[in-house]
Amino acid sequence: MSDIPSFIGKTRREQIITAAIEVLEEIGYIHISLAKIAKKAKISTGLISYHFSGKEDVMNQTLYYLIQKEWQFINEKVQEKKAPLDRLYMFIEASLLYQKTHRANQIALIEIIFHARSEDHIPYYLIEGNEEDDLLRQLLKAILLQGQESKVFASFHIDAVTTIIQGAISEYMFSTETKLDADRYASELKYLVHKMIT
Amino acid sequence: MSDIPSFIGKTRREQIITAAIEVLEEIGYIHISLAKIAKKAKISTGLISYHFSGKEDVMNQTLYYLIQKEWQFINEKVQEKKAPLDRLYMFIEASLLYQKTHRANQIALIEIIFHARSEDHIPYYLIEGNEEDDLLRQLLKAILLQGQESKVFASFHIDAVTTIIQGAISEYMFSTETKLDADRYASELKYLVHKMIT
DNA sequence: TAGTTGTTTGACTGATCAATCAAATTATAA
DNA sequence: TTATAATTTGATTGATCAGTCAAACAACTA
Repeated sequence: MSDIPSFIGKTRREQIITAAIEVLEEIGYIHISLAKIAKKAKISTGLISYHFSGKEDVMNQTLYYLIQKEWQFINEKVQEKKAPLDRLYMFIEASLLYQKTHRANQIALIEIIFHARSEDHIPYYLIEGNEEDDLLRQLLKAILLQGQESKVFASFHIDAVTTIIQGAISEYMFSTETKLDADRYASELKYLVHKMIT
Repeated sequence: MSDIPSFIGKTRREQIITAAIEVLEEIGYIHISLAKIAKKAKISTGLISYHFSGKEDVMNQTLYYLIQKEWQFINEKVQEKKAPLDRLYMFIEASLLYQKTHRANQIALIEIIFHARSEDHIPYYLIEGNEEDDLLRQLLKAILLQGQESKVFASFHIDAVTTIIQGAISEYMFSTETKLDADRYASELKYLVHKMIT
């Protein structure tokens, strides 16, 4: 009975998580507090402690929520395609589209990943997730492998190319100086990646 | 007299900055405090306030210090070469080498960039530096332009390629899962970038 | 109805921290 | 030497915050 999450508990937790995302986007991890999340969610501070074991728990569950959302968005679009090159192109397009349409989510994700550390002070961004953890990386690797096995892609180092493509996608968020909009960047990236892998 | 930074003031500030870098690497931006920096530097807390206007000032000056150090390291090596392709390869090699040999510096840099925000809460990582600010990006763009003008490189969108290469370099730090060491990754990246730009 | 469980409030506690400041110490100059 | 300025200390202050808890409230049960 007690370990089946009640409906009200589930929605309440989601309400708190979405409030946390908004506050993270507005003032960042450094200045976030349970009081500010509570105010945004229009509840009392005690209620957060009732539904979560602590601030760290809120942040961890928010991180998990954000990773899931992004993966669902991109994976769904990728599965629409079957051919490796189409999938790869869709992966790139969908990733950049998500950045554009879910900006607050991406900022909140960055805030957590780059601020949170495990108990022994290892930053989250340096923790090697047990392979399955980084869902997007796994998806991209699978696409590349599929392309090589079907001889559509040339021979190349899959881990290296995966890192390059993931980096190219992440970096777009930070290179604000350039006036390149997401669609244009996606086109260029698809063209350049194509040259790289064939 | 008073606006000429005294020698003792300069070395003291550098002592505080290097202590801050160590503490940032050990426990991160979230848990840093003036008391911890003071303890690491073996001085009193008041002395930090004497040489800096506040905690934010310490972090800003530390960030500036770290950016300068990295740029000096990479630019020096790039200037050893003259041909555009050699310069590009050296840029890639030196960037990845710096990550390997100055890991604490890179972690401290990440901690500041991804945690600090301006007074109006804009995160540092989204602030568009006035072109000259991002020295490394400017250096990379100049190399690519030089290569295109001398017809060594093909025609491509310079801003897009710049972002891709910068992303590929940054991402290496975060894709810990792969066993690829920095030298191997540098080789692969050079090879793949070559395919991309010719 | 009354009892029970689950949910919510908000004041409170103890801890941490940035910044201050009076006093002490050291360096420099006259 | 003495006076003046620069540097350094560390206790203190005021503010913020995470987490607690007694009490109130709501939903459900029998």
